[in-house]
Amino acid sequence: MTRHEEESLTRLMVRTHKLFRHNVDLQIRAFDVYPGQPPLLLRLVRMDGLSQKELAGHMHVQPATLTVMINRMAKNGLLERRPDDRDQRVQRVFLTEKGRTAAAAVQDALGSLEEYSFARFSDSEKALFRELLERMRTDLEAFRAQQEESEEKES
Amino acid sequence: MTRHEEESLTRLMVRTHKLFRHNVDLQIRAFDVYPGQPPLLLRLVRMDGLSQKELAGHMHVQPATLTVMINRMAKNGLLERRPDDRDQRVQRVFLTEKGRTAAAAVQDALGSLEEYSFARFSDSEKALFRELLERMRTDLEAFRAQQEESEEKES
DNA sequence: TAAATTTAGTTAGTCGACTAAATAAAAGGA
DNA sequence: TCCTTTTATTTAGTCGACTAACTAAATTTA
Repeated sequence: MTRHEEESLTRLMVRTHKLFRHNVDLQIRAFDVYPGQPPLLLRLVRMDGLSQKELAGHMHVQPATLTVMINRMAKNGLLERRPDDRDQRVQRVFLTEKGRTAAAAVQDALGSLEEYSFARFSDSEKALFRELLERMRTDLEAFRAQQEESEEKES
Repeated sequence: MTRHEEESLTRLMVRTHKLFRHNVDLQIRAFDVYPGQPPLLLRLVRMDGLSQKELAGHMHVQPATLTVMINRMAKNGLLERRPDDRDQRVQRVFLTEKGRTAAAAVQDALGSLEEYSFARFSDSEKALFRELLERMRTDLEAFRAQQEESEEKES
């Protein structure tokens, strides 16, 4: 009989993240918004009219991902593309009225979900949790950089 | 001038998770293994011959997701399906030799990545991090349950 | 100015995850 | 026994993310 083995920290993180995402979905689907879209929506609330490239940079996502996402959201009437008139290559993205309404609702819903998620965290625990995540992120970024560097050397 | 607003805890978590997944991918792609597959592979190392339903349960994934994933992994020669001979509905999944080799390599790679990720965590910080994640997970599960319950009431 | 290069965005194809609907086998009930 | 229900898996369709290859517009450079 093996003792019940402890879940690895990373697996626990993956599971928690997945659950979080599932709950996000439950909160927002009523507004024609899908789980990958809140970051874009909230970015546009803060500042409209960015190019797709700029948006991709802010969201840490590939431009190709945005092309598809924006197509869907435009079809759902949440936003619209307008060509830049100085540079014909760039498309600028604007919220519609429906998008603005949806964004507000989504922001609310995500706010309460976040509150709920960390309800049993004290302030100092929240700060510590943030600090630990940031430490991890820094190291993961270093790892990625190092990895991608050694890949380049091979080519 | 707005002060540079702090990233929300949940966004930070999402970003960190995404980076982690990207690094997993870098580690395992050399073995014909894709980022969603390690959980299945590692489960099968521990115990072969489970049905797809059992595997889905262990991995917290829908059976339909596994059908597709297993198709791909079978095509890549990592595992194979064998029908149960008492119940013709069930398919049991077994690692091939290649799968066993890949699983060992993946386990190693993920182990070092996890080590790297938490290199600057003390033991007590790791324990605390786990505890916080578990607290969050518990509450997110409660949230989901509550949400899905009130949805049922509506129908 | 004409040609070469860079840049923004799109398209096509892949993988992971989900839901909903279909199939096929097993189990239960009348 | 026959019919109904449950169960395991598959199929089809959607969304999110990625890479690679392509188009079109702008910029550099010769």
